[in-house]
Amino acid sequence: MTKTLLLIDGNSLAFRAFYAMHNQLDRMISHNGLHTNALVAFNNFFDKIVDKLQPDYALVAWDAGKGISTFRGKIFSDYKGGRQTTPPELSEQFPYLRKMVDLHGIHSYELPSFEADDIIGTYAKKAEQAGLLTTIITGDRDLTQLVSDRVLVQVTKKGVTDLDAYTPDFLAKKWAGISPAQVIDMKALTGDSSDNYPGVTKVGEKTALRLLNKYGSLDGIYKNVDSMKASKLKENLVNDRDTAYRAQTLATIKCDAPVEIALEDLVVKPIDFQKLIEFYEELDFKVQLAKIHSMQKSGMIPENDEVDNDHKTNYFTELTAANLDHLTEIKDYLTVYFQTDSENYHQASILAFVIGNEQAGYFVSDDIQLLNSSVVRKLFTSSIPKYVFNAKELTVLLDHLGLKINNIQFDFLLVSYLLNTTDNDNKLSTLASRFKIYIESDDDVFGSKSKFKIPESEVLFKHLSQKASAISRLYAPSLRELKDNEQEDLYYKIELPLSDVLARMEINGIKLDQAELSDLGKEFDEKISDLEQRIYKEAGEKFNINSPKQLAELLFVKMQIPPIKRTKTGFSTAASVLEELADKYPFVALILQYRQFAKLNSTYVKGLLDVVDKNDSKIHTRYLQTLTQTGRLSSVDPNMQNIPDRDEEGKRIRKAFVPSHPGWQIFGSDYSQIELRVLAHVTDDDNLKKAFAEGEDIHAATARSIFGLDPSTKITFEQRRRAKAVNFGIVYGISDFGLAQRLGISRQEGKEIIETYFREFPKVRDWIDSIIALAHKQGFVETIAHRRRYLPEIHSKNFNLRSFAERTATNTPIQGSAADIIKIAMINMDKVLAEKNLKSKMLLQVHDELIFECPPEEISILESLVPKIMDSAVKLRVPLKVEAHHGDNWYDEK
DNA sequence: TGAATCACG
DNA sequence: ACGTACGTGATTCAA
Repeated sequence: MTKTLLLIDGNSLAFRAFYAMHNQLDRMISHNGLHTNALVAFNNFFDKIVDKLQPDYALVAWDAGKGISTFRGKIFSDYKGGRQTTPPELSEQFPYLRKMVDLHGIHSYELPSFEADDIIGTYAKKAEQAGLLTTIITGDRDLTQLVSDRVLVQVTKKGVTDLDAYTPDFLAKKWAGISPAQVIDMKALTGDSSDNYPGVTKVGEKTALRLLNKYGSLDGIYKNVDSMKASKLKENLVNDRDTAYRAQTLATIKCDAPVEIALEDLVVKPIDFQKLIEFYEELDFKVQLAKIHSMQKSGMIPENDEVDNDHKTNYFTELTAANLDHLTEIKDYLTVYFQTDSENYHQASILAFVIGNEQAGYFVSDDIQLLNSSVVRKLFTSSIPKYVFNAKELTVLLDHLGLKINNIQFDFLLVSYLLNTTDNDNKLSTLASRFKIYIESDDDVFGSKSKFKIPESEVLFKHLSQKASAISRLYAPSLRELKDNEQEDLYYKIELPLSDVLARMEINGIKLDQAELSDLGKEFDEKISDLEQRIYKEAGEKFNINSPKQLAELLFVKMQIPPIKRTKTGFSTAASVLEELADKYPFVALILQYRQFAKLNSTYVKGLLDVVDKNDSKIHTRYLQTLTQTGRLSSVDPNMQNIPDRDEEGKRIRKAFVPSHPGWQIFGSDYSQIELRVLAHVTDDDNLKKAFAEGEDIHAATARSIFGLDPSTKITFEQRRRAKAVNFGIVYGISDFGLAQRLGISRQEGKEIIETYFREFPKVRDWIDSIIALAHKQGFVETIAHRRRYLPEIHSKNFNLRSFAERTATNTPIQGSAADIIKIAMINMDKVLAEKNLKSKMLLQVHDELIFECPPEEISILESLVPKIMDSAVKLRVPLKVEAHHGDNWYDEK
């Protein structure tokens, strides 16, 4: 086999890597404050290349210093002049880039007064003479002058991973028949703007190619220049002769630089994984660490002695009917994990399970029947603390088997969410890596979603025992951190009990009247096809009304309607735009109607009928308890938190949500203005507190304050509307522009309104200022229940990112505290329903409201009980107000 | 897979 | 001077 050499232009690649991930600059900072964007991109690319080529020899060449100190700088003092200085965020990464290369067993090399190109050229020549095959990786096309049968030059196109492979043939194809040697003369004629040296005046790529094709080389051109017929070009060639030859020298890569390392010493050394792991840990390279760990586990690379010493032999036993007794040896705590075949645990199958602990070991099986044994049932219901990952999922799965589990004390999913919501993908492998515990990812074991495959049981069981062991070992360090953050109450008193409440709400589900919904769907279908016909007729052609692109083409190109707003990709056809056009172009109103019914039909009629449980005719949503950045819940499969309510047509969907027992009622209860009450509480503003204390309509009260109206004046609709927009703006992190936009007023007017607001509610401004200052200082903000949100971008130099972080710094304590409050209310509500032996069931939570189903005789009980529980969930500096309604279905509950 | 749109608080 | 209000999920189209 011919030996191979890999040569990499380090500087060029580092720049590419840096700018390829420039948008991530402020997010990718290690715990030491080092930017890591270029390091990550470089490292991934580097791994990929080395992995693919498996070179025998390799070298990464770096530029020694500034242009002036190289021999090219001596020839032309302005060489590389006018270049932007390297951003400090990249400079600081260079020493680490070199270390990274070094730890990969590959030489880094630089030579005073020479550039990386020259080092590469020199070694490429040496390798060619020695009969090696060389691959050069660079972002600089100059290096294509080195291309030959034995030297391949790969030039990055976009970013770092997309490469053009230059062979002599490819070069000729790319540049109209040019040869590698002619690349230099091209540069001589055209100059190089990025290196800041000129060629011949007015000669660009096209002219240069033509000249070279005719005369072969720069020398050839000048040999024949006298016989050319008189032209501006000839004049320029003659005048710029010296410049051209100087450019030729500058463009020529030195192939005889005095390099000191012998070719054979560039041999690639084996990677020292111990050191590489330490390096990655220093840089917080979670993904790379996980990769190394999984390679070690699968035996692809040697296992590391010093890391994870205790758990190298992650043993497990297959649980059978014969060895069930072994389970009685489990003391202290019990880790439980169920592996399903899909995300939606309401309909998933259990593939296998694992139970055990670090002392007694782990027992794994795919025989689900074993769970029904008295040994297991006893263990699950015993008072032994249980450690799990996703208590809610486990509770639902067990419920399907008719089983229960008691005393879940540790849910690592919940704990990691409380510790840090950012970059939480809800996966055990990633969350564990934050604590330097590395296990294989589900994607690695089962394949990604579309290609889900169950591995052989040995592999599956081993994976499960790894997961269980990780959960056990995560208990101490993660709870330690919870305590340091003063988040124990948030965990033990709110999130953990809530997960059980949510599990039972999901299991109970809400009944869907499928016939009612189908009938509504038929009605919508007719409206849609009618509108469709009328739209085609008016448009004079058929087109896909659902395609914003085709619609924009029709409206703004064919019909020549002046566009109002742009999107990234073209003209916007959003409802706000169409509404503005509808008066002048009645046809546009048809499109708005079409959109409305199409949305209702696809998302709410078809969508809901698709996911209804055919066995009990119920909708079992899943609440995601560990997803939002603020502490709210979210709801999926289906989303029960965005069922239409604002327009009459959409609202009718709610008629299909009915009680699950005949004669029962749907009962709903919602907080009134909870976020503004939280605002009054956290700011302690007297004016705001007074308005709530006196039970005023808060938007009207705000209108009085900001428009200077005395208490006897009647507030107009418009005044109240504006005040309402201001109140929303305050909660969201207001800007004069944003307010002006929304109210259709000038920016100046917007600004004045905001200033008046802050004069009237001075402590609101004080609080906003102080919470932003606090966020800058500590890097996170908190809710009343000590829920945290980290805001790394608050330190960004990018105005947009920083401003966004500042707005979230004000919004999150408000939205998040409101979420805390309703969560507490839900736990209390659940408890009191049980204590009073009521049949009523809590079904849904929609951020500030709770929906129940109840027998008629409990209506009056709920009417006093639910508002009482909700408004007493926490004690704020203002009262909480709750309103309650009931009806035969969710539509009539209002 | 991302963008656009629109449903909710 | 910067761009321009917070938090979500589902569907559809078009690469």
